[in-house]
Amino acid sequence: MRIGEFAEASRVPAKTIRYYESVGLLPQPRRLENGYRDYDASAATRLEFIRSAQAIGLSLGEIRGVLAFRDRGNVPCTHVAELIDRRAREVSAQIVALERVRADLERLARRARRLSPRDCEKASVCHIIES
Amino acid sequence: MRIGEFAEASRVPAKTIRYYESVGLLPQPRRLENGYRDYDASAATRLEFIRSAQAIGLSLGEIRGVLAFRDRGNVPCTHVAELIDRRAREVSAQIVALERVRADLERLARRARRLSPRDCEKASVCHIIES
DNA sequence: GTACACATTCCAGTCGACTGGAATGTCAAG
DNA sequence: CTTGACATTCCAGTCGACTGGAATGTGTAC
Repeated sequence: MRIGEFAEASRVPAKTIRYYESVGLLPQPRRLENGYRDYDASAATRLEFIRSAQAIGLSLGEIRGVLAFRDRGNVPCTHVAELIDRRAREVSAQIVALERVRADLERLARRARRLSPRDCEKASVCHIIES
Repeated sequence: MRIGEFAEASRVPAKTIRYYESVGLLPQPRRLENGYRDYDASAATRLEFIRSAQAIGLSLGEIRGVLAFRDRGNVPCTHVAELIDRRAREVSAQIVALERVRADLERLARRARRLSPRDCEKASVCHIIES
C-alpha cells in the first residue's frame, strides 16, 4: 500500500505520515522497486495507536517514549499507566483553570450589560475589563 | 521610571515590555536624556489592562484591536463585550472537550488497573490505549 | 509524446508569545 | 580607572506539530 492510499485509509495526511517517520514514531517502511513507501497492516495499527494516544493529550515525545519502550521488547503498561495518571491530573488542573476563567468571563459579561457607554468613556481603556 | 523598575513594579519582564511596545500594544514612552525609556502611571494602567485581558484568554491581537479602538477615541465596550461572549463560548467548548478527555483517561486508568502485564504482551503496542 | 496523478527529498515557514544573546552605551560607587 | 548594574538595539531561537513548496522522479492513460 503506497502512502496516498495509506493516508486516505488512516485519515492522516501523507505529509504527516512522513513526518512521523522522520521523528521516529513510525518505522521506515519497506520500499517498492521505484523507491515508494509500501505500508502494511502493522503500520496502520501503530498509526492508530499514535492517534489514540494523541487524542488523550499525550505529546509525540511521550508517545515516542512508549513506542521505543515497546520496540525494545518491553511491556509499556506501567509506564503508560503513569502517563495516563499524570495527564489526568493535568487535564483536571486545566479544567479548574478554565472554569475560573469562565466564571470571570461571566462576571465580565454581566458587568458589560450593567454598564452604559457613558461609564466607559471615563475608563482609561475599558471599564468592563479593568477591575 | 526606567524599565527595570517598571518591570519589577508591574511584575512583567522588561523584555516583554519592550516586546509589547514593538508590536504596538504599548505606546513609545518618553525617553530620558540618555535614551532610556521613562514610564509613567498611564503605562502601568495600560499594561495592567493587557495582562487582565490576557488572563481571560484574549490574544494579543484581540487586545491590540481593543486598544487601537480606544486610541482612536472610541469606546470599545461593545466590541469588548462581543470578545468576551465569544471567548466564553470558546472556553465552554474547551471545558467540554477536556471533560471528555478526562472521562477517557479515567476509563483507561480503570482498564490499566484491571489488566495484567500478561495481557499487554499480546498487544501490538499497549492494550491500555488500544481500544 | 504529453498530460496527469502520484511519489520522492529537503528545506523553510507557520502559529503565538515571548526569550536569549551579542554588541554596545550609561552611570554611580569604590 | 575599572567594575557592575542597568540600559539600548537587533536578530535569532524556542516550543510542538505539522504544513508548504520547490525540484525532481515514476507510472499509467490517451
